[in-house]
Amino acid sequence: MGKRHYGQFCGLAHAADLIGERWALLIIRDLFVSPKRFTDLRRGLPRIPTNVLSARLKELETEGVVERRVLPRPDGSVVYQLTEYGRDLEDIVLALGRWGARTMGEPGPDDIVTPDALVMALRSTFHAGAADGAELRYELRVGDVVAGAHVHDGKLDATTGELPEADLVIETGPAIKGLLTRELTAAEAVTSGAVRLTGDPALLDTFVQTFHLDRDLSVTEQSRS
Amino acid sequence: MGKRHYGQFCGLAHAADLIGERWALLIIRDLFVSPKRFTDLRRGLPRIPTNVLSARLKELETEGVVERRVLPRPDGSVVYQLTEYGRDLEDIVLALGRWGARTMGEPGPDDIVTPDALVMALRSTFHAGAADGAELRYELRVGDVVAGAHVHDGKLDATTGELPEADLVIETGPAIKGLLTRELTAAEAVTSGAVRLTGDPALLDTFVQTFHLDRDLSVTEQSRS
DNA sequence: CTGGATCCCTCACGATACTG
DNA sequence: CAGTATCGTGAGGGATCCAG
Repeated sequence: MGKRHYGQFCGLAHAADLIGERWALLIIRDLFVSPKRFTDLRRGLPRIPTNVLSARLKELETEGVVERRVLPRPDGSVVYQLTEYGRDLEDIVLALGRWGARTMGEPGPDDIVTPDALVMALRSTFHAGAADGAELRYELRVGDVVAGAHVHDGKLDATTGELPEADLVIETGPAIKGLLTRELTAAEAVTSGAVRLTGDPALLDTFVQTFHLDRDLSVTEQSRS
Repeated sequence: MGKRHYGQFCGLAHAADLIGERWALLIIRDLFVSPKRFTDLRRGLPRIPTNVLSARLKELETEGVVERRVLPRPDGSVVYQLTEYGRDLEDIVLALGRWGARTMGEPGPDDIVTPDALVMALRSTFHAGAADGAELRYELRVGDVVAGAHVHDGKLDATTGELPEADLVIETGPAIKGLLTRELTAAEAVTSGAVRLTGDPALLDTFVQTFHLDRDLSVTEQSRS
């Protein structure tokens, strides 16, 4: 069965052949956070039909973007992870996420936030320059979804789940978007009640300096700054 | 008409909602080269059904990625062009094209090369550093598709069609890919007959230094170099 | 329980014809 | 030239089922 194909001898057309099918980019997003089993992927993408997930994983595997690995005994289960070629999409995925976030409206009633999406939001809005030597741990709670950001040595470790030793716990909801775009100042966010803090409230300013979306920055400039 | 929607409050998911539908990315590619009329787009994307092209243009327009402009009288025709928001995809599109090109095989019998694809290939493989002060004009012919590259002041003007005053005319076929990936050296390309030159043959080395694909470079590094 | 495969239905896409 | 109309097909969506 010959796959659907744009029929152009062009890098972009080939890229679209590889990762342009429905759900592929979101599967890749989740695999950037960590290798996952079939069921983990389902949990992060609750609306994907299992046959489509199955098909995408097979396609991405034959294309060399994802690899399937069988865990050692006694578990013997299967995990999917990005290949090196797949990981080379990182800057593109982060940049595309920033681009999309700029026109994202309020969440609809059935829009969800997943832990992996939150981790990627942190990674894509991270500004190495603003971190500036300090070591800080943030726990970010959006609804009941939790992610942790550990900033140290100008680098970021962002992971799903709680971060026990956090210097600041930020509890919020859809207002997270306004915070990261800086349409909402840290002060407003707190006084309006859109954000609840545990820890030193002054650290929220540091947080938005470290994690924010610049409306007018390109791919390159963002990753440089 | 509620559009199909991933249902995740996530920048990447929203980006995929905006430009993830079939053909959208290739329409955008062609509009990066120049504003176009409906029929021009058809010519560059011969396999797109007209109803799909029509639907994509409407969607991209309501999303603010593309704008429809009616030309002044007496012509009165319609052109589509990217909005500023759409143009912000440039680095992403170029990077994605490079990523895809790395695993592109030989062209199949019905794969085509279009002038716009060739222009974007030049833009995505351009290395400002290598241009180094000199002003040079290349005319690139892949099959019967022609594009021109004018390098000056460390910048690139790449356009479709012939470039009358070219310092070097490069005539080739699918071998263009080997040339740009440097799997094929300039010398080999010429002696094997895969490339025919008109002008100073030594300029082909300059060409591949200026235009090539680095197998191991990320988005950021490529645009910096 | 995980890791899918299978079935059925619908709609987006593909091909082509046609119109202002 | 710039699309709209029509219609068939296959990918995607949703639910269920099954093997290890």
